[in-house]
Amino acid sequence: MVFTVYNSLTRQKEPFQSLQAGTVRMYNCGPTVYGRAHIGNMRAYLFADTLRRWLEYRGYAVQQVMNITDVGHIQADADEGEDKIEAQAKKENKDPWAISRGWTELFFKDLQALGVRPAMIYPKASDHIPEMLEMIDGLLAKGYAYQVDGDVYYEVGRFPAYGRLSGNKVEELDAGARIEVREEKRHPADFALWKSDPRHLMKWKSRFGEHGFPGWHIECSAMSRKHLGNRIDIHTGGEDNIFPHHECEIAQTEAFTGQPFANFWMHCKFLQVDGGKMSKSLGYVWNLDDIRARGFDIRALRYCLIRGHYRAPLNFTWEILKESVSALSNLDDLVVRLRNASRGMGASASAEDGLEEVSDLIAEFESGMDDDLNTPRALAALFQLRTAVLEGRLGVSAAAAALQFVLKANSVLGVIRTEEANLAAEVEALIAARQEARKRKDFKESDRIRDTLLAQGIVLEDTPQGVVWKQKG
RNA sequence: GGCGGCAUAGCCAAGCGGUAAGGCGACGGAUUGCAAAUCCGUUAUUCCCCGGUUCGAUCCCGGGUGCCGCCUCCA
Repeated sequence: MVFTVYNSLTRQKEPFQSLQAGTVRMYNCGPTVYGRAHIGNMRAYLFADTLRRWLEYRGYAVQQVMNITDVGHIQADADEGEDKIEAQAKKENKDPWAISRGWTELFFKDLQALGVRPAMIYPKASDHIPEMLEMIDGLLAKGYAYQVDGDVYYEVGRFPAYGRLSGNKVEELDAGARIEVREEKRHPADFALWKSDPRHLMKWKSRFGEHGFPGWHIECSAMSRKHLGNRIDIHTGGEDNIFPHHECEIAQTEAFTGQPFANFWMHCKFLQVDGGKMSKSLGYVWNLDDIRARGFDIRALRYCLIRGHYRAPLNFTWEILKESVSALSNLDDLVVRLRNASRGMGASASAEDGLEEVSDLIAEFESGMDDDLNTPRALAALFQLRTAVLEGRLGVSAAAAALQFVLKANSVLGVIRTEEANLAAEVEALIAARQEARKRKDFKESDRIRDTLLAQGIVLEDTPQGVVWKQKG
């Protein structure tokens, strides 16, 4: 099987191939740290995490880089010379550096809570000003950029491929009424590489002046180049990054290096809430604490976010999150069942039974993931595996093989509770006591024990083969 | 105005030319001391609407409608 991915650049699915055999160099667009990341942002980071995990499952060593944008960008009313981080700093009456530091820490905590594996490095824009200036100098020298007083702009017209990723045409962009025409620009679509403004709080000295700061797009070009080299395999981001951000990155990097930048561009669609856009004014912008405040495990959110394909819009409601809890606990249960069956309990009489079915389902899981990370298909294969154990179609060998597989599959999905709880001794004693009580028809006592265990999160199940226990939720 | 995506059961969500996966929920029955879990059965004659191509369309083409994204910071 070949891992096939949808490449935004070519608008079609292509077999994935890395530049260097066995290694994947991947850059993920990360957060701008001026506020709390919400569950929509999480979808994008989880998508990158799933991609990384699947590549690892397929045997690649993945060099993953995710940027932290701590410099901030100019807001719509650029006349103010203010960016989002500075605006937040003024609002909170704090130092902008403290703002970005605080949100960065929270960002990492949120990722950890979601079970996202850490990237190799999380470069900060503010640590890469020299690298950005180096590229800006190079672009000026090659004639792709021009200077107007203390500002430097990228001249879009000099890069013929500009618009290839987004499908936008420079002439059409011109027609769009929403681009603010700035007199000093040669073309309205030209974008800033460097800006000068003494009022800016986060500023650096350069040959363009005492008080300057970088444009938004240049940081990713500079940081991916520094940490992954001139050419990379995959670049990811949310669908909103396609234009202008990624379009501009391509223009900058390729003009500077003279080489193709990323071979594969992958973008995930937005998460919707109640079937509509996540809207701050409607109060629909949830973060991890909101999920917790409603009594949900973050694990359930992770399930909720991978239950749909990354390239289709996904809807979020509290009802759906509740459904996710049930579905996920059945996946947890799958592991318990397989573990029991692999030890003979509930297994089919013949040890070899079900081996073929298990290998078919493994193939189904893998071909789903190979098909542009089709997590819903992969999940469906797992649920079918559950039906197979419950219906007693798996023998001891098949159950053991299936268990191994589910553990491996979970190294990609990262949602299932797979560890075996180790309070077995006490539980076994209580279960035995309950069985004694049931034998005596002392149901008051047996129910009391059952309730006691339930209060500890242990659910008992009376089966013809005996009593099975498992952890709840 | 330009560019792109999505529309499948009560709620989610795969499939994308050969006659509708999977999950959650619901209902009926079995099992149980009672539960839970589990088992059996039922839950879309049909895939937003209208045309067209085809032996055949949820899947292709044309036209609508609705929602989402980008063109301005945004996952």
